[in-house]
Amino acid sequence: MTGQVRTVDGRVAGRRGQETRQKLLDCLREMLSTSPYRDVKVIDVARMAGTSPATFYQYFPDVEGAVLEIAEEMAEDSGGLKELVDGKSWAGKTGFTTSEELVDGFLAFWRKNDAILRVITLGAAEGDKRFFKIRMKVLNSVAAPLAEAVRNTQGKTDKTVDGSAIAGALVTLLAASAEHSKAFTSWGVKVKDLKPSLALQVYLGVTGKKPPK
Amino acid sequence: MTGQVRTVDGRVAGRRGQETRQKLLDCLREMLSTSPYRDVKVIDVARMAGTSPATFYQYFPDVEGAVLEIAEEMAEDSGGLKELVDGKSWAGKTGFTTSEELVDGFLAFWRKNDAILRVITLGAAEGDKRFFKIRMKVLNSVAAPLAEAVRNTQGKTDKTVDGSAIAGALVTLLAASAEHSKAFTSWGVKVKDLKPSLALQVYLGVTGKKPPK
DNA sequence: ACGGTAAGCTGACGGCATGACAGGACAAGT
DNA sequence: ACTTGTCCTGTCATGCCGTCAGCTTACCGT
Repeated sequence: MTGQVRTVDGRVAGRRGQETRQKLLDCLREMLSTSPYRDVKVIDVARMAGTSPATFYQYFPDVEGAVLEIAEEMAEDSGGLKELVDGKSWAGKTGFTTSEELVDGFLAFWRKNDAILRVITLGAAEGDKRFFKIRMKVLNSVAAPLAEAVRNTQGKTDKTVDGSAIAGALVTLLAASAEHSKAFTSWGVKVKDLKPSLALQVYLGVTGKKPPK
Repeated sequence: MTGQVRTVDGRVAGRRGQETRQKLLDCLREMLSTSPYRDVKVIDVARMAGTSPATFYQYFPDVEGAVLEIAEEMAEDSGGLKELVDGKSWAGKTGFTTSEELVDGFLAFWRKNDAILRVITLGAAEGDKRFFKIRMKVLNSVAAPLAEAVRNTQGKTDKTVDGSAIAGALVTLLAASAEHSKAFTSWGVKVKDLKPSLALQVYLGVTGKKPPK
């Protein structure tokens, strides 16, 4: 299914080769979280991995290519986010718990992968289709089931509600909040206070009502 | 007050120098909107401006330095966004119009400066204080008066409402929506439909009520 | 008009990253 | 030990970075 891992010049990579490749990816991941994207150089990644730049180019066309690889890995991982919404109830107090857990899980995921997601977000904003697609995959893992939840909860009583638009806005909000939580700090909102505030927004968006006391 | 414009080596720039400097900034701005940030090179900017790389380094320490300059200019410009909130009423139908105009004005501003804002957003997310500060200045031009509006509208009846948190979330949402409007398109939400949807969110957030029909 | 002075620009250069290649090291099977 | 295919690196041409010395240009006072 996945097809074998191949080098840039078409050879199939063996055990040792895959190890080196993986080590390069790990080092790149680390570099991304410590240096500005613009300053990440092939030579630094290679040095950190204890190998030479030439080796890097055997497995990846360039830094961007390797970044896409990491991104793809992460996108696979994002499938688990579905469980935060799928099959959950939005009624009454249980509903608010659902909302809190969603916010919590989403923020945790984003924070865990913040370095790579930062680059993906940039690439997507710049109009790069490959990055855009990956970003959509991550967001959709939550946005799709959430839109469904909105339709189930509000769609019956109010036909003018657009589930996709609401879910999209909520997911966009969550992603941006995770990426820029420091901004909230500077507004005097502690990270601890941020979560309930977002949970409230999500609950409001999905149900259209204020949460029960 | 502003202090004269100076070259990197301390000379004060005269008329001709300021022209060249400005031309370099203009070309950089253009480059940013056509190439990925990572690929913007000093030599390209210089070539486009019809000058030599050495000249570039006379006015800016590096690409980032010049970007900060453009960003600062833009941040000055963002002061006008205040008028979208200051002195506006949030009551009844007028309130919803206020919301619509705010969304419209904010999105227009963001779209007009999307290239530079993209870079600022990245820099802020990466933890660069200079970029962070500029981003806050732009966001605060709306967030600060908006928080005030929330307090005036809801704060009297409900002490648990945190105006800063709500205003912050709304502004974060608007910024991210502007930056990633393509994502909404892919969710089947047209740009035309996006605005009313955001206006609704803003109105809800500020007033805590559904808008009048 | 004419020199003096400071601004303005660039050619040239060492240094470093990129990206390609060919050849040597290495592991595994025979 | 020998072969085969994988794996790594030394080396090289190319191109960008960032600096400097030095030349040109504009402005100013006399």
